[in-house]
Amino acid sequence: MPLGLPEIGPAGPPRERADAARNRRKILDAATRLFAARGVDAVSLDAVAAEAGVGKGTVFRRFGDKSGLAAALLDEQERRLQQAMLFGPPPLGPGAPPAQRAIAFTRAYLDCVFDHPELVRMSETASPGARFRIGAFRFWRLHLTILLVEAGEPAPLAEVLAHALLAPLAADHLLAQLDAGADRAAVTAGLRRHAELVLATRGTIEG
Amino acid sequence: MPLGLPEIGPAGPPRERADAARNRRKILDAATRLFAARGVDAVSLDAVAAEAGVGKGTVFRRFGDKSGLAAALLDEQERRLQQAMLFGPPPLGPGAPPAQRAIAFTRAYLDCVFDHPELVRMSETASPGARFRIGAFRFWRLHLTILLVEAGEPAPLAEVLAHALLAPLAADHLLAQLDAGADRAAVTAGLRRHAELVLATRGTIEG
DNA sequence: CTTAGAAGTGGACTACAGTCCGATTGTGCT
DNA sequence: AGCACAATCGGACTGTAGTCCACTTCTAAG
Repeated sequence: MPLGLPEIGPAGPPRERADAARNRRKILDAATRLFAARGVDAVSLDAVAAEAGVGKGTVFRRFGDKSGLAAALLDEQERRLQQAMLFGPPPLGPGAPPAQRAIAFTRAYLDCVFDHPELVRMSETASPGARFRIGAFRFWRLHLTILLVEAGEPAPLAEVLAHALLAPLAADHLLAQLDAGADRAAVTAGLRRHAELVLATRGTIEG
Repeated sequence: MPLGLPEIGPAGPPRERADAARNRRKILDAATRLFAARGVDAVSLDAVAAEAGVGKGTVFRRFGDKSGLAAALLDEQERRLQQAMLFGPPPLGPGAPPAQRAIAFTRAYLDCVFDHPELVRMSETASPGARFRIGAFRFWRLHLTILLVEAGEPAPLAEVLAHALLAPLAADHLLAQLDAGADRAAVTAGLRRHAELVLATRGTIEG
């Protein structure tokens, strides 16, 4: 391999420069280390930049803001869930009735959030509206909207119901309930019931 | 009236000093003025303090943080809704079946939020978890939990479902949908449907 | 290898939320 | 009216998110 191979990505825009890629890794590694050591909320982006040995401007150039950094750290997990929804086995993937798929999604998503609740919260609450600007959120919302329409819901209502299904899955809500004394199992059960209620009749009547 | 009358409040703790009360009014008035003039998001608490002619420390002493100031401005409206829920006519007040009351509440609450969405958002998103620390939120949640239990939901599920009913009513969610092109009527209709689905069968089967 | 210009860098800078404490001002009592 | 004390005031101070731009480094083409 005499030179850097062309390595055409997925029809990529220009391509990332080598030093930029190196810095990105350094930043992500540093963030992971610090979050593990001190807790997500106690780490400033100055500290991440220092630990990574890069300037603060570099962190912001790469990730935009705190929310972007958190989203990047969660990226792999999200991709896995997206793959499972699009190509995996039922009931999460194609094949099951839409209502079942939607219920399975809420469960799978909830498990993801419970894996790193503070990190997800940071990605969602870094600034007002941050949650809705993240690419992944649009994906979840679109997916649920489609399933609701397939299940017979009129399109305009389906959009709002998709939002309503996602709203209580926000990390901020989940953590608030845990802080209030609820345990994870109770929250999971309650949210499963919520999804069933929203999708109930339809799943069996129209499915 | 030779001296300040005793004026025993509702079995009050010590009582508020005269200058403190005066400053509180000045701050609330200044905030109202600035929010109206420049928009909620463009006003800093420094600016509020300056406009009110008091020091910054005074603003924080009185209201704790941004969220507290917003909550104070919304206070009157919230009290009115609380009164209507506890003592007003059905379906919001006592008398109607619990499911009907809960549905009526989501509608009434939504109207309140739509009156000052940015202000409500500020009170809810000033810091992570701010929404759940506000006294009013606990009231709404408790109210819905009670109604759900009356409607036959087991208590542990009712707690989580109450959260799930409130979650999509967060100002941040509503504004995100408006920004995404939805109109207020569509969101209202969708959230009404959501409430009906969560409360549906129960209202008629068990009510 | 050289070179031109795009892409990336880093740290000084701004603005804002929230804290702290010495100075000030009401309040209740005599 | 005068006093002692506690509540309140206000602005200087700290720490953080996010911006900006003069400077450096990489890449690709000749």
